[in-house]
Amino acid sequence: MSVTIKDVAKAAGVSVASVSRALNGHDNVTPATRERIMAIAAELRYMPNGAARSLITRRTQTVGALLPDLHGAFFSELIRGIDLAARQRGLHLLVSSSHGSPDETGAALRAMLGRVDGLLLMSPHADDDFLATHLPPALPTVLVNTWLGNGQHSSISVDNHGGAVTMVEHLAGQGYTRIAFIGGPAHNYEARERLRGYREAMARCCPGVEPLIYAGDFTEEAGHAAGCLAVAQRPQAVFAANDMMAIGCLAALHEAGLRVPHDMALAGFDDIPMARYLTPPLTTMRIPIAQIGEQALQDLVLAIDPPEHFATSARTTPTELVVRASSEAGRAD
Amino acid sequence: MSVTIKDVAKAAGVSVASVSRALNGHDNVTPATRERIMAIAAELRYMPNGAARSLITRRTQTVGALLPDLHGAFFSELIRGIDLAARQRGLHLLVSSSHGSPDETGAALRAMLGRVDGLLLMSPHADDDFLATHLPPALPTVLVNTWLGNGQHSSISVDNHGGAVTMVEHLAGQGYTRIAFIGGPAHNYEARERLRGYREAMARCCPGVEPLIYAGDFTEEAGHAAGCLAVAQRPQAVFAANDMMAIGCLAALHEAGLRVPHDMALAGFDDIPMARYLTPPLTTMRIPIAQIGEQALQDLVLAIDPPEHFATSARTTPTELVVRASSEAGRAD
DNA sequence: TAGCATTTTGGAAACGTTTACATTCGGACA
DNA sequence: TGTCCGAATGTAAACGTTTCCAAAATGCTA
Repeated sequence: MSVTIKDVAKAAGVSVASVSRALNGHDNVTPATRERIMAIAAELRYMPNGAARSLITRRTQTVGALLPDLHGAFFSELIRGIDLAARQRGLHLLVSSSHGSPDETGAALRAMLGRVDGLLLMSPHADDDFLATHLPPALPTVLVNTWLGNGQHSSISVDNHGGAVTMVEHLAGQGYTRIAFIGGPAHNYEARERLRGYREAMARCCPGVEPLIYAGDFTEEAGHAAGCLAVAQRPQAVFAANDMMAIGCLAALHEAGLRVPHDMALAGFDDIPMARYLTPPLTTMRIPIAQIGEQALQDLVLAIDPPEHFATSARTTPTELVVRASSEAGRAD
Repeated sequence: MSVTIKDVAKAAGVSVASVSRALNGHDNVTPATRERIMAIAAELRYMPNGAARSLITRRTQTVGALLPDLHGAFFSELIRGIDLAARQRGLHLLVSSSHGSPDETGAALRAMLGRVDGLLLMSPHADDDFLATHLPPALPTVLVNTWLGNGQHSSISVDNHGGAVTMVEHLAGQGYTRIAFIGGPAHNYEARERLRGYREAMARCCPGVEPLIYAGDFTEEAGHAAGCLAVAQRPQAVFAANDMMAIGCLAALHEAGLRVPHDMALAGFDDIPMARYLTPPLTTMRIPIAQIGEQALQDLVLAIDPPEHFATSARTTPTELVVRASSEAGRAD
């Protein structure tokens, strides 16, 4: 079959122990034999078997990333950030998406056991119960965008609430007061946080103005539907809980002959690549996704090899307001 | 440390063999003992060690994907397609990017040995030499977007040449004859194929018209620079080798006050998500990326478990012309 | 040259599974 | 009641490494 360390040992006329030592750069082996072994190994195209190696060393040099989905720019960026940081440390990346039931997610998680040194977990099912049931206690884990109170695991997530507050403040600062909001899926934690920020900031920045909330689900279609409602109700500005809905809304406004921002301002959330190419370019909150991925991996590495006084971290990453033409100060109605 | 099969065996008062049989659903075990074992295993939260298991079974239930990079919509979609098909078959995905030297790529490849059942390889370095040196002969491999003549491995790639031909034919059909081309990086195989298609189609569809080629490198900036040249030279249409350059070009045309397509038509290649949201929406060639990923994985599965009469496949996936406003028939100069 | 310290090498255990083979255990049948 | 048979279970080898420990080889000093 495949060439093993035994084959190399036999060909070199030494024991497997010596081959192992030579190949792993230990110093207790004569330069002469080391060279001979290296030469033979190269000639035979010997490549060590990862499974066997990690079985004995209890290290896989691999981290797992369990994500709810792989669709869209968000996960793409996240994976890129994770991969970037992993490569720098010589780690590999075992990804798995599991947009299914908690059980399915648990199965995916279980299958990673013994193949990864640690886990980056981002899952809508990842509550205390789930983790207690499916997560092996010995597996270092970092929770991404998944809130959890107990300091059991490190976690890192986006400051959705703060970002929404900032955006409302910005719009209010531009002179808009009747600001509508297009919400995300009700069960989505991030969507709820953004809504909460909107509500809070409205109460503070635009006192006396009744919050105006359109239901949505993060899709372009939902944004379009909300946009049609906005055309009828004429808020001064619309703040969509994500950019895709802002895009849908923008289309609806254009169809109705409204000019943005002159007739109605518009803002989104996420700063997807498309945002700056829209007409007009979209004001939005930028999420440093790749950076979050990098930080998550760094925290995971820390959890895998805990230093002297290790404590889990709980980060919330700030978002950045990106002002573009869609929220320029317009005519105050 | 972690709970092993031995712990379960001891707790259940049986041998490890019985535990293994019970857990793997073999039929030669009494329902009574099976149940007892299952219960104890659940109680102890036993989860089999993947490394140990794959060492003995010689199966990892994992495929590797070695990509040049993880940046951008292309790889995101590709990974999604691969993951989709992998999940359907209960396979996991070990991804690795290696936008570095051939040696680095080789090292990444080597590290996958023993951890994957097969490999999806997409690398600019993947020529015959490279494969002979770094690829273990026993590792089933599918080459993605990487041309290779010998039928050693299955391969799947995009019909870049055909796509470019189709686009030129479309533009010519719209009445444009002086069609310029913005090329990609000279060393890039896909870019070269698209250029070749442009040249060939121009000779056939627009005889007598000298091909007009602007240098580019697939970036928006390069597209902008080329667009500035186009403003001066006034071809009737510009065909960019990818959408990002088309976007840059579009910006340059707008800055110069040119209307698209009235003053100059524009087309791209790739159909990135952004393309349909531009003003005007961009005509482009759609690449079924996710589908390619799925197909690649399916071919890999075939190579891993070869049926009776297995032969490597060499697919080229057709691209699809997506006509939008940027290439509408304009005024013939 | 003998004795000792040190370096280099080899033998074998260990990692956690699966599985071929041997063993035991019931029970049916003569 | 003894024999035989099939099913259930246990024993141990195997997978390919790394590493502990013992053994051998080497160099040095007396």
